[in-house]
Amino acid sequence: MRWRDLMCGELRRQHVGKRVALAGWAHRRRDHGNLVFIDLRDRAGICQLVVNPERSPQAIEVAHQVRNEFVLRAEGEVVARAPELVNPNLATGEVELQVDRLEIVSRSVPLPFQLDEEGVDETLRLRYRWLDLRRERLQRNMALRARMVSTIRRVMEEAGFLDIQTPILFKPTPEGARDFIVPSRLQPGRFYALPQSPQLLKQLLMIAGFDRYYQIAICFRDEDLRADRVQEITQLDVEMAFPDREVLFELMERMCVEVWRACAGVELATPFPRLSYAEAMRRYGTDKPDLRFDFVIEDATEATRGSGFRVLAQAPCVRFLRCPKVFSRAELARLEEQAKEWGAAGLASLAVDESGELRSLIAKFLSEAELASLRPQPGSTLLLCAGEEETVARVLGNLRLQLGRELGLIDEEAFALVWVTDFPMFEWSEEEGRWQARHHPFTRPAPGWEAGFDADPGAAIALAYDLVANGHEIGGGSFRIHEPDLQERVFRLLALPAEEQRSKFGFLLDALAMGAPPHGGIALGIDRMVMVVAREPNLRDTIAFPKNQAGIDPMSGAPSEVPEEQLAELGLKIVPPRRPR
RNA sequence: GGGGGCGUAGUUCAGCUGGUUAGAACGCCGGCCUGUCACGCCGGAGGUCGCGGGUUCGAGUCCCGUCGCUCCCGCCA
Repeated sequence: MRWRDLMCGELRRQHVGKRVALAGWAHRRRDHGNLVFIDLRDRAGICQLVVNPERSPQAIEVAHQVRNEFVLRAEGEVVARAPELVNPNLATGEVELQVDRLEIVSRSVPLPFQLDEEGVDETLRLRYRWLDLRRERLQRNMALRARMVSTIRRVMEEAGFLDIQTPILFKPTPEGARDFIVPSRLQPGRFYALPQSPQLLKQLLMIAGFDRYYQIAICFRDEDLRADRVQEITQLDVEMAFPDREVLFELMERMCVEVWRACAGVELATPFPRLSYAEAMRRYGTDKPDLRFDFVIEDATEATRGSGFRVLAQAPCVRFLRCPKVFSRAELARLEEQAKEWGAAGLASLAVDESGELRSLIAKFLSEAELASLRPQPGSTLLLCAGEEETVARVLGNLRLQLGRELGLIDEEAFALVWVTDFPMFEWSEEEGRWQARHHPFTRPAPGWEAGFDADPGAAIALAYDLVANGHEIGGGSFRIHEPDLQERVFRLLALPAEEQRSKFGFLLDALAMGAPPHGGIALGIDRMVMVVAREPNLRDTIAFPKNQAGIDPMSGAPSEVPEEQLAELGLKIVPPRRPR
């Protein structure tokens, strides 16, 4: 039997007069007692079935029994709707199917939630994900994701990159996120780790001579979750030998152009703007600036140096946001409260109302010249934050985003992609009392820093970069170290003992010693890209079967306990969990 | 590990300073309806107010504890 001749959502004028079979889900039923309308839905869309007792007594009998989400098959004739009956909200709205025969293929119990209802509890949605996925929004997200992956593959293939798969069961890595650990029956007491990234493997592929590699790789991180963070992420992993940063950037830009064109119908302008890490921190207070709105942090450290207001005068850093609004006292209090939560000691303000009158508690501590250098304008408020540079950047960066939203400064339709370059190579870990690689320990120093990075680790710049879209980090990469001696110097700086270097990375060091070409690459987070392109606030809705914030899949109940025998086979025993620190 | 928010019919929510029988919409069940498209109209069923304890004559409401979800900080090279 032929189930269907075309998709419900594909029904158009050109089919008028044809006899067709359609199959799909009963989206909605409007039962007029005699005449019954059924909206039949499939992946392509919705079309209206008209069941008329005069045309088919069989069909009307069945139609009365139909309920939401039953699976139906209908045979009939496609007819044009009279002009006044056209539904302009439906792609298929000019036509409908006059049903001659209707079958209930499959029934449904009443649903735990309605598909057209927003705001349904996420646990419930995840528990019945197969229903949730029938929603138009999720159908669209999944289709968008598929289109994105296919576009990515096409661009990478056309650029001569080879898709090579790397193992899912690999080796724990000491730096970086917590590993997911997998016990081994063949080697009891020993564990694989799921890869946080194919980092080392792709470097080995470069050494192996596959000078242009890519992979759509699943990566795992056992860290706490967020709206934009999940445990298993899908990324486009790219590596090239004899790399040229301009070539890599140009390729990634071309790919984004293709992806945005295919998935959002938007033409991105290239080249993407570039910001150094230092500049991003200074002007936007973050290393993932949202450039959809032009609202930058300005500096007042020098301008307030001589101020009689000691908090400002003595702070190592004073910066401010020039807000296009005269805030009320209550609003200022709320903003200061907010700023304190982000770590500020306080938030000073300098408002100038429409008539040009200054309203500020700090104005009297500033000289005419100092005040003038801040260039306060009527109808605006300067919000000043003083303190350590890092704190000031964080506070004003967060404040910038919040005010951008509240004051409607953000162009929600826009896509703003930007490269952030020249990241610091290391950061000091107070906790561990040692330097840590900011990107990863295989990242090479920027040109000029090869000789001296270990003399001044805090200042050393890495040849590392991120790609940021609308304030989300959608990708990051670096050029790698291909010289064994350089790699050992980095390990030494990171205080990684020689034995540990051998046991963890011996194979990499061996490989670097056997003709390693210069190489570098990047990884783009596909889930995040879908999130940005689809304007989804939650990463989970770009994924077909996501886990919740506790890492639980409410549908299957994973992760679950395993039987004693299975544990015994692995040489494992469960003891009460001990939370580190 | 820490902080904020939420938890009341199947679902989304309302429920005031504690006070009669805990409501609405949608969904569900029954009836009517031949041009609807979020169809309409009439009727009905449906509740461990997350759980435990406490205060009180009386708790959905106040207090304590606990569990779950969610957002954020830490963490995420």
